[in-house]
Amino acid sequence: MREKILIVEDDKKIRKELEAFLIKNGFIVKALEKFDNTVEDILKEKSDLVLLDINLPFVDGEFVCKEIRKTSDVPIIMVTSRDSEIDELLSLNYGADQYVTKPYNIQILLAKINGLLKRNKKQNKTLEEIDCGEFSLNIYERVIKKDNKKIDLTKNEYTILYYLSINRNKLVSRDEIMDYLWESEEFIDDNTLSVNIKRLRNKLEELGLIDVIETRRGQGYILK
Amino acid sequence: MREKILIVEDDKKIRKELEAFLIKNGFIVKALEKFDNTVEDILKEKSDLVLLDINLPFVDGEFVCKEIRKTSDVPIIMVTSRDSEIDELLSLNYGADQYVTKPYNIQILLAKINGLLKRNKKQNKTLEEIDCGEFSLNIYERVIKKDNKKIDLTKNEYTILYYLSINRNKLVSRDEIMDYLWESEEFIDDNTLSVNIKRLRNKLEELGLIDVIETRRGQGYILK
DNA sequence: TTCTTCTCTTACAAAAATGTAATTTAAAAA
DNA sequence: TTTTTAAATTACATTTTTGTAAGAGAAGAA
Repeated sequence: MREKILIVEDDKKIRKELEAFLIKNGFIVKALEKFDNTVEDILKEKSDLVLLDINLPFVDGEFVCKEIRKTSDVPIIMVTSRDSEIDELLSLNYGADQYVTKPYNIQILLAKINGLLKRNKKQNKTLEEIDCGEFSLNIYERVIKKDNKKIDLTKNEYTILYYLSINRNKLVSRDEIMDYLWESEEFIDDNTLSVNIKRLRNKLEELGLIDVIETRRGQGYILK
Repeated sequence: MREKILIVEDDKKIRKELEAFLIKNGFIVKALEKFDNTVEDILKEKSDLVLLDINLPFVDGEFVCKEIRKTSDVPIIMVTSRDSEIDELLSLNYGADQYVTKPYNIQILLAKINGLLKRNKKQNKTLEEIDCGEFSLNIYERVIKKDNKKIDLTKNEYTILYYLSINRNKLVSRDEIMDYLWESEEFIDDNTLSVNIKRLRNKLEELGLIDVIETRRGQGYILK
C-alpha cells in the first residue's frame, strides 16, 4: 500500500518541487494551498506523514506541531531554515519525530521519511500479532495462528506465551514467569507452572509445533 | 516507573560522565564494560533505550544497530564523532531512532532521550486502552479501568464490551453481537445474550458505572 | 555408576465461566 | 386500559479452566 504524505510549505516553488520528487518516489502526495486553518486541515487529511515547515503565514509551526500531537500520532518531520534552530527545537520537545533544514537535501529527506514510515508500520503490526517464527500470536483474539489454523488459548496459556514471545530467543526464568502470571497472588506451587507450561505445549503440538518452548534446566525456558 | 538506559561507549571517562549525568536525571543506567559480545549483551539487558557509540572495538556500531533491529524495537540513539557522518548514516537507514554527535551536548541528549521514551510509551498506551468516556477498556489485560480500580472480564464479557466500545455511541443490534460473539457455533439461545449482558452490567456497576450500556428495545444496545 | 534435583506427566478436585430454563419486568401495541 | 412481546432476572446444570498431589523421567553432580 502506498503511503500518503502531506506537505505543509508556503513557498509555492519549493512545494511543487517537493511534490514532484515525492510522487516520483512512489508516494501519494497532498499539499496545503492555504494556511488559515492549518491544524484542522492537516488532521482532516489523515495522511501517513506530515512534512511541516516551521515558518508559516498566520500561525507558526511549533504551535501547529503541538496541536496535532494532542490528538494524533502521525509522524511529523519539521523543516527549519537554520541549522541552529534544530537544537532549540529539540530541547523544547514539541513532539516532531524528525527535523530537516532548508534547502532540502532530498536524499536525506527520503531516508528520514522512509525511516519513520517503516518504524510506524512495524510498530502497528507488532502490536496486533507477534511473530514467533513458525507461528504467530494474535493478542487481540488470544489465539495461536499457524498456516490457516487457529487455536484458542486460555488466560494462563496466553499470558505465558505472551511473556515468552516478547522475550523471544531470550532465556526467561521460571520465577520471572510466575511473577508475571500470578503477580501478588497468594503462594502458588512451583509445579503449577510446569503444568501450565505442559498445557501450553500440548496446544502448540496440536498445530505441529514441537520444541518451540525449550527447557533450560535450572535456568528457565526459551521460546525459539 | 523509571526507565533504564543502556550506555554502549568504550571511552571509560565519557562513559562515567554520561552515567552520572543520566542517573542524576532520574534514569536507571547500565553500561557495557566489554565489547566482545556487544549485540547479545545489549539484547540481554532489556533496557528501555540504548545509547550506542558508532566507534566500538571489535565490532562497528552500524552492524550492532542492524542486528538489534532484527529482533528488537528498543529505541536507539547513535553517537557519531563527526557531524558529516550523520548524513551518511541517515541515508543508509540502519534503524536508529536518533543521532547525536560527540562531544555530547547533554541538554540536547536529554531532550532526545525524553522525546523517544515519551513517544514509545504513548504509542504503547494508545493501542492498549480504548477510551470509553467514564472508564477505559484495556485490551491487553482485558480489564475495565476506572480511577484506580480494575476489574477482570471473562472472555464473553470482554468480547461484548470490546464490540460495543469500538462502536461507541452507535446502535448495535443483538444479532450483530451474537454473530460476533459466537460466530459459527451451533445455535445459541437469544436469551443467553441477555444473561451475558446482565453479567457485564453487573461488573460495570461494581465500578459505579450505571446505564453505560443502554437498551434500545427492539433494536439493540448502545454504549454511551 | 548412583544420587540428587529439577522438570514433566497424569489424574483428580476445586473454582470459574458459560449456557439453559423458568419467571418477572416493563415497554410498546392494540 | 389490556395484551403482547422483548428484555431482565434468578437459579441451576454443564463445561472449561485452574490448581494440587503423587509419581515418573531425565539431567547433572558426586
